[in-house]
Amino acid sequence: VSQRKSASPKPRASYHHGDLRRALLDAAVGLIDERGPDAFTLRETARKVGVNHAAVYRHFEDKSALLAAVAEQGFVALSSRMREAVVGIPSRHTLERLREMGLAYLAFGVESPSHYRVMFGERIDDGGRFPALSQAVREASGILHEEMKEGARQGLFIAMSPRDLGVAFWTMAHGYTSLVLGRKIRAKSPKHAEEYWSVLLAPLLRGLAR
Amino acid sequence: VSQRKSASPKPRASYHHGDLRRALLDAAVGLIDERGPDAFTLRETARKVGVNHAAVYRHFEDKSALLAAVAEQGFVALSSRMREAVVGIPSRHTLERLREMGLAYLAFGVESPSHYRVMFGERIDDGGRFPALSQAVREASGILHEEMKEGARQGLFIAMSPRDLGVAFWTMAHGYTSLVLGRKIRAKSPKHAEEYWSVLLAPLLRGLAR
DNA sequence: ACCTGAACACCGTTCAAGT
DNA sequence: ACCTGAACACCGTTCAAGT
Repeated sequence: VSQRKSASPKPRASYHHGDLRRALLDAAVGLIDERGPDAFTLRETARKVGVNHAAVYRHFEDKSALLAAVAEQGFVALSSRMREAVVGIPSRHTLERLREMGLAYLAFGVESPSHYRVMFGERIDDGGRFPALSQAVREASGILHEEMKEGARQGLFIAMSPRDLGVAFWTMAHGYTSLVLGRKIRAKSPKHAEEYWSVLLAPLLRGLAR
Repeated sequence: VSQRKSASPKPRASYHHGDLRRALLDAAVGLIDERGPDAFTLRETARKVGVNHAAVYRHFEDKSALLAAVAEQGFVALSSRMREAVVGIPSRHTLERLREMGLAYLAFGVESPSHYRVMFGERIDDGGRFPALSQAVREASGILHEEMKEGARQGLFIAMSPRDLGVAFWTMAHGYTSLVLGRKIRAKSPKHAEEYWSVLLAPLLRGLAR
């Protein structure tokens, strides 16, 4: 009747779990993916990995610390995604690069909704706890900043600092991704969400152009 | 030592609480405002009102239903805020009206962060539970839609449906408000947040203009 | 060094019982 | 009609103890 006790088919003889930290992170993300943000609890995460719930505290100070680690991982992955999206597109094609980054941003959110929600959901890292997370956030926004610097150098944009140009772009990308994930904008399909995103982003780029 | 037991100075002699539903809603919002979204629990909310925790179920089916009611209230308030912001501005001044609506949108988020976070935070109302909430969301977005219809009639905008124009505007407003509340964009003051918002919104309006 | 078991003070939800 | 008290199956966190 109770399927909880015998959850793990291979009962993993007692040993030092190769990389428990990583296993816990993966399990946490998996839990949110599969059963929603509310299903994520430290105890359930530990259960999934097959370890006593108190063991979690050997690797994370508390629940927030685990969430912060998920968020950090997310920002790092988002950065990679955006960078990879423009590999092979010459730096002089700034607008095309921005469009690809925008698509990569949305794709990341749609494919990793759990990460995305943790990244922007509750305000973890208030007061500068988790400096590694702050750093990952800065790095992601830095990618847009750099791109805008290049565009400004080319004289593509209106009189606005590269930083503000980047923030404008990020604001739109986050707004759209967030509304799609929150089902406030209903997309019939991922493909449709992507096309609609192009439709919405184009006016902003037009407005930022000189 | 324990301040919990004697929390209510005026112990409200046993009676039928004039409007327990409303009292619970206010207490819930107050709790989130004062001590963060994590502090919101049904039991703490009931305690604040001075009622047994089980009494909550007389008025709300479950915790989600209470949150949905908070969100609904939020969308209704947001609609009022946007409507009031343009009272007295003639309908032919569409761009000015949109700018005022944008400011009202941000102001609502900054002044009612708890409401805002619940409205866009977790995805309540999935699968069309809480039709009153869906209706309140539609009404809020309808305000922008109507404004864009009027603007399109005046020939102000590029070839884009009023619906999509409204969504573009909403996307930017939500993106900015959400990033400010999540501290991803750091505003030195509410005043600064407002000025920066104007700076970011202007390019979008420029891009939407014909 | 890393993990366990038991304990503490909480949750959301249910339900028989009171007025 | 509206609320209470007790119960159930959970939480996050702590800590002494085991290997």
